Amino acid sequence: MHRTDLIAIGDLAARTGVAVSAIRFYEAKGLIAALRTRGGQRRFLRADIRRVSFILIAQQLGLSLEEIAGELARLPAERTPNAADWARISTALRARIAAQIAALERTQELLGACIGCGCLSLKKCGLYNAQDKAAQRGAGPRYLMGDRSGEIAERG
Amino acid sequence: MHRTDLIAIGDLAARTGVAVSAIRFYEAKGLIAALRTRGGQRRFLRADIRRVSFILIAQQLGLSLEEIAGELARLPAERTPNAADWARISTALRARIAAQIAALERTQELLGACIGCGCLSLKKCGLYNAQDKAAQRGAGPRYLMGDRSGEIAERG
DNA sequence: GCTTGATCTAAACCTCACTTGAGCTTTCAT
DNA sequence: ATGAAAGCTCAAGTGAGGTTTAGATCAAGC
Repeated sequence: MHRTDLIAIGDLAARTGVAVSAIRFYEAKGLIAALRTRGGQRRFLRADIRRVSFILIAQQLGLSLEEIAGELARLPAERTPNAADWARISTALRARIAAQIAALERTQELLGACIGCGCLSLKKCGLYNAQDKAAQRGAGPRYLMGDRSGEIAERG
Repeated sequence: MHRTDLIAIGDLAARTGVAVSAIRFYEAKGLIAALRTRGGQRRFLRADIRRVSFILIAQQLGLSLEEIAGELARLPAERTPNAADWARISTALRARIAAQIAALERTQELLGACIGCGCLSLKKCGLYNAQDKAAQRGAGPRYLMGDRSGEIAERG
């Protein structure tokens, strides 16, 4: 029944919408692990579909691959994040997102106050330095991110 | 009285807190323009202090240098953005920021709903694709951005 | 058993926003 | 007139998160 529990890299790619090259990249970065066939080809567990999904979601939420690797490393090998893991992680994310929202709202207010003033003085204008650095750091729009939506899988 | 209306690159750097190399970079990208001395050194107008300030503020608000160049190009040469320009630009920015906030709030809600569910299915989990792509595009944390605060000018 | 498509590795390349370095020239205060 | 400080150009490097390419090998269907 679970003879074909192992899937090839192209299947994993198709299932997750991630490019094959990206999966190899994640493996190189230690985010996921692969078994090998005698011929040297990678074979993944079905559970890795969820692991990759987790990577994608966490990325959308602004974590860097390094941070994601840190989270995944806390899970036993071959274990996918379960409800408890996810609760821990998502609680941390909530705080991060709240900080981002707060920073943007602060900016929005300043922008409102500034419309028409045109001062643009670094010393006087609150807009400069309005967004806090910590929030910036994690905000993480990877510039290619937006391109993924159109080309998702359904390929195999 | 306005004989020394022209300032050297180091002065512009000191006044704005931007590295000399960055100013050259901006010039190369067409964001600012420089006159040259007979010896080939750049001389800037005092107005360029404001232009560079504008670049910094716009960057903080998530515009790429290319977008900023687009805005600056709409201004006559040697004219610094004035109140009217700023009103136009900042209105556009408000919309952009509002979209970002909305996307983050949507994510926050989904995250709340998802805590403990641990589904992580790309098909079922609303978290994936929660943040809209347009908002992502402009969010723009430049990874070095946070480093600037400590080293601002006051050098000369 | 052969062909076709998937996979392999390694290294190079991409964007963005700059920085760094090498090697030389200009400017300015004394 | 001189010497330090600042400026110049051009090329290459950085870092995140990958993609692309080249040339070879593997797996599977007929």
